[in-house]
Amino acid sequence: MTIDFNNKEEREKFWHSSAHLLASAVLKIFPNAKPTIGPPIEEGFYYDFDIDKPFTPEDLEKIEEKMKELAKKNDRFERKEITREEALELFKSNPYKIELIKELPSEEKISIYKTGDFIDLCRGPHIDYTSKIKAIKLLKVSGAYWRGDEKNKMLQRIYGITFPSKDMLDDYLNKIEEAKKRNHIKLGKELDLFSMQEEAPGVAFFHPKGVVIWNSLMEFWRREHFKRGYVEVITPIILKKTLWIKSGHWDHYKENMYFTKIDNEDYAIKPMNCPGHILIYKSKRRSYKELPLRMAEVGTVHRHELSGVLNGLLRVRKFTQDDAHIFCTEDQIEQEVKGVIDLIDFVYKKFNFDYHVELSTRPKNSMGSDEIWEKATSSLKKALDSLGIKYKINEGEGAFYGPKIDFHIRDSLGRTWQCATVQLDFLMPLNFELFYIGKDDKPHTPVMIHRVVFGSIERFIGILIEHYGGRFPLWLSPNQVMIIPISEEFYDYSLDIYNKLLSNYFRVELDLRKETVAAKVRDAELQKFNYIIAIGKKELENKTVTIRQNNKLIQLPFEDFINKLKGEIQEFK
RNA sequence: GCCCUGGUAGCUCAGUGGCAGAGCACUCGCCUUGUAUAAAUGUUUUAAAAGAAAGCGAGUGGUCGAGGGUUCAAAUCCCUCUCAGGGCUCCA
Repeated sequence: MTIDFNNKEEREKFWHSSAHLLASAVLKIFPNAKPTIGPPIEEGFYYDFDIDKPFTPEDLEKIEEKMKELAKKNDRFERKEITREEALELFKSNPYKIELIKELPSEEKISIYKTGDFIDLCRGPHIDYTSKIKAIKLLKVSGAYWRGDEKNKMLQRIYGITFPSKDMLDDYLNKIEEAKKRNHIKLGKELDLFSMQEEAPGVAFFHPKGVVIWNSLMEFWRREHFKRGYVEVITPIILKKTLWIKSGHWDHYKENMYFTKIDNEDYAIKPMNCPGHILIYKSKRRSYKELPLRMAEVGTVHRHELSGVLNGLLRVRKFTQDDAHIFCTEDQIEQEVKGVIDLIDFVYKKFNFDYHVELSTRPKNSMGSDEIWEKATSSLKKALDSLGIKYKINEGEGAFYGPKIDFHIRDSLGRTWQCATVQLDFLMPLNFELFYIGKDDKPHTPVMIHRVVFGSIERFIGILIEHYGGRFPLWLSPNQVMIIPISEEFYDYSLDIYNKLLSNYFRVELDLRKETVAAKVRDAELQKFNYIIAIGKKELENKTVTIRQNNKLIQLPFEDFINKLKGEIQEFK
C-alpha cells in the first residue's frame, strides 16, 4: 500500500502516525513524560508532553534518532476497541487522557492504537506499518498551554515532519531555506528599508528606501480611492477618556491601549480610528443625500500587543491603517460592501497575491435584530458570490456588533496574516446617536462599514518584501536604476544621464567608487536594482545605454530607455 | 504575559573561566575595469557535505545587551532586567 501524499487525508494519516512514533520515542528516553495530544498539522505534526523539564535541542536529536530506530523495527499500528472503564483504567496515570476520555460522548466507541509497546488513545486512522516512515526531522520545541489556554499548565511541544522518502524531506528542507532567504526582517536590513530599535520595542523605523516603497504604495492607494468616491480626513491621535468610554473601548479594549494624562485629565492614544471619524460625521446635520459617505484616513494607531507576539513588520505595536468608514443606509449595504470587496480584489490582483477569504457570522451574544443580521450577512455573501470569490464561513465568529469578511495573505513561511477586512457595525452608530435625515424628514440611524484594504501599511510592506523577495516591480522599487561608468573618462556622460533620469523622477544612483565593474555590478545586483546600466566608450559615442535583459546585453538609445521605464510604470497604473 | 533559543565590531558569526577575534563593510594608498546571482555545467568525496564570491596592501572600528553576584581572574558560571527570533487548540 503506497501513500498518496497529494491526498490531504492520506498525508494527515501519515503524520498522525508519525506523532505516535514521536510519543513512543519520547517515552523510551523520558519515561516520566506524559503524552497529551499529537495531531497532524498543515505541514507535519506535533505532540505535547507534560514533563518536569523542557526538552533541549540535544534531546531533540536523541529523540529523532530513536524515532528512526523505531521506524525501522517495522511495528504494525494495531487498532483495538475498549470500553470506557477499560480506557479509564489503562490511562489512569495520565490525567490529560482521562480528561479527554471523560469528554467523549457516551455513545462513541473508544479505540486505542498499539505500536510496539506504545499504546495511545486514538480515533485513528493510521498507516499500517512504521517502516513507511522513511525520512524524519524534528523541527523545534516550544511551550504550549494545555488546550491553548494560558490559565492551564504549560506543556512542552515538539514539532516534526516526516516523509515516505528522503528526497521529499530534502525538498521540504530546501523550501524552508529558500523561504528564510526571503524573510522580510532579513531583507529589510540588507536592502536598508527599515529597522527595529531597542528603544522602541514593536515599532518600525522606516529608512529612506523603505519610505519610497511606502509612498509609492500610498500614491497608488490614493488614486484608487479617489476614483471610487472616497474622501480623506485626518484626525487626532490622542483623545479624551470620555470618548473611549462612549465607544466601548474603555471597557473592552483597555488592556491593549496606551494612556496619558494632560492637564490632569485622562487621555488615550487611539487604537482605532472610528471614534474620530464619528466625530466628523456628527460635526453637522447629515441628509440622506450625503450617503453613502466614504470617509478614509491613513491613520496611525497604537495597540499594546503582548511582547511575545511581536514579529518584524507583521505584528507591531504602532501601525498605520488605510482605514475608511462608510456611513450608509441599510439599503446601501450590499452595494457598498460589493464596492469594497471589488476594491480589495482589484488591489490584491495588482500584486498577484494568494489570499483566502473568511466570512464570520452572528455570534451568540450579538446585538441587533434578526432581520438586520440576516440582511447584513446575506449582503456580504451576495457581494462575494457576485464577484466569484470563494470563502470559508466561520459560524458565530463575527463581532457582536456585526458580521465581517477577512482577507488573509500567506507569507513566505506559510503563515497567514489577516490584511483586509470589511466589518458591518450596527452598534457604534447607536452608541454615538448618529443619524441622518431621510426623505421622510425624520432622523434615521446609519450603518457603519469599517474597512481596510492593506490592513496595516507596515504589515503589507512586510508581506510585499517577502512576496517579491526584495525584487520589487519598477513602480514600487526604491532602487530603479544604477549607473556604472566603466572608467573615469565616462563620468561626465554618466552624470548627464543621472541628472536626466532624476529630472524625470526616477530613483537613480551613480556608482563612482573606485571598484572594478564586476564588483559594482555585483553590489548593484545584491541591492536588487531593476536596471543596471554600464556607461563606456560605445555608449558615449552612440548616446546609448546598455541594459541586461533576459541575460543578454542590449544597447538602446537613451531616449528609448527613458520611454521604456515610463512605459513600465504607466502599465501598472 | 508564558515556554524555548539567542544578543560579541556597521553586517554575518567564532570564542564557553586565563591577552577581544575572523570574513565582509568602512577609510587611505596602489593597481584596474564591459555584467554578478541563480540555473546549467561540473570538481573533490563512499556518503554527508564543501567549493568556483569580487584586485593588492595598510588602517579604523568593542562599555562582549544592562545591572548585580561568585571567583585570584568572567564575554564565558549564577541572579534580575531588557531586546530579538520561534511557539502558545490545525485537538484522542
